[in-house]
Amino acid sequence: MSQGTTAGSSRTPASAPVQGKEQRVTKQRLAVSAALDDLADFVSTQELHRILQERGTTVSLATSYRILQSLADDGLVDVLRNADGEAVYRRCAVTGHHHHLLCRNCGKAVEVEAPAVEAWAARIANEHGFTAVEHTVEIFGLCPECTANQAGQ
Amino acid sequence: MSQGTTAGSSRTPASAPVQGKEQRVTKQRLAVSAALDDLADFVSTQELHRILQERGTTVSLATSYRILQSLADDGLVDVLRNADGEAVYRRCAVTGHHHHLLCRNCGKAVEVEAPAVEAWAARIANEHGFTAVEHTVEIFGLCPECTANQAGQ
DNA sequence: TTCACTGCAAATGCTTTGCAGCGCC
DNA sequence: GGCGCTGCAAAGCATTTGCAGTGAA
Repeated sequence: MSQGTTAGSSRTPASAPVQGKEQRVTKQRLAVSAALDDLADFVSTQELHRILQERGTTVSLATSYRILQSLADDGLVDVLRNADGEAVYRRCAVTGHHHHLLCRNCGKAVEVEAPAVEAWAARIANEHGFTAVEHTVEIFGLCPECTANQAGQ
Repeated sequence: MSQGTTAGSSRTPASAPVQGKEQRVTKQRLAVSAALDDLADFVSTQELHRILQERGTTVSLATSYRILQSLADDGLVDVLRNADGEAVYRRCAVTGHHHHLLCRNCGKAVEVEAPAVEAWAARIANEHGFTAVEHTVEIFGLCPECTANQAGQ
C-alpha cells in the first residue's frame, strides 16, 4: 500500500498539516546528525548507536531508532535495506559515492570507484522509466592473503 | 549471514566435491514448489505459508522457511527484501545470473542483465588479487507509474 | 533400516511502544 | 510553563533452532 520511506509508521497528514511538526533541536538529534555527516556509507541503526557510544555521546537505542526514522520521514536521509534485512541510513549525497570489494574471510575492504557501473545503472533505470535512482554494488571474494592461506590449508 | 543470494553454492571448482546433500522429495517440498509456480509475484514466507494453509496443505511455518531457504541456496528461486525488510521469494524467470531494478514504492521488480557490470566486477577483483568472487547489484528507484503519482502529490 | 525432513515450541535479535521525567522553545 | 523528546524496559514480530517422531530411498 502507500508506503513511507520507512516501513510501518505512517504519518497521517489527514488530521493536521504536515509542516506543523516542529522538530526540536536536542543534543541527541545533533549527535546523530553529526555522526551521519562523518560517515559516507550506509549504517544500520545498531551501528550508529554503537558509534555514538564510542564517541561518548549517550543516546539510547530507542531514541536512535526514533531520530533516524524522523530524519527519513523528512527526507533528510536515504533509507535502504541491507542483505540481512536491516534498515540502513545514509545522509543524502548524490555525489562522490563508491563501492566496496570485501574479503569474505578476513573482512578486509577495498574502496573502489565504478564510473562504468554508475553509468550503466543510470542508463538501465532510464530505459525503464525509473526515477530517483539509487543502487548498491558489492563484490565479495577472497583477498590475496586469504587466497594463499586457503590454498595451503 | 544467512543471506543466500550469493549462496556461494558450487563456486568451488574441482578441489572438493560439493557435499552430497541429497534433497528428498517430500509432499511439503512439492507443495511449496507448486505454489511458487502459481504465483508470478514475490511472496514472503509468511504469505506463502498462509496460501498453503488455504489450499489445505499442511506445512508448518518453520518448514516453509527451511524449504524456501533451501531453494534459494540452490538458485531455484530469487530472494529479495521488500520495503518492510521481509525476505520475499519468486521462482526464477531467468535461469542465468541477473540483477534487479526495484521500485521503492510499489515493489515492482524488473530483471536486468548486466554483462558490463559482470566484466567490471571481474576486472576490479583481478586488479586487487581477489579470487572466488561473487557480487550483488541492486538498483532502487521509482517506476514510471509511481513517479507520476509522487509528482502529483 | 537409515537418516534427512518435519512439526512444535522455545529462543533470538531487530524494532517499536508505553510511561514518566527532562529540557527546549 | 507547555509539550515534544528521551530513556528504560517490556512488547511485538519475523526468523531460526533444538529435539524427537515420521517417512523417503
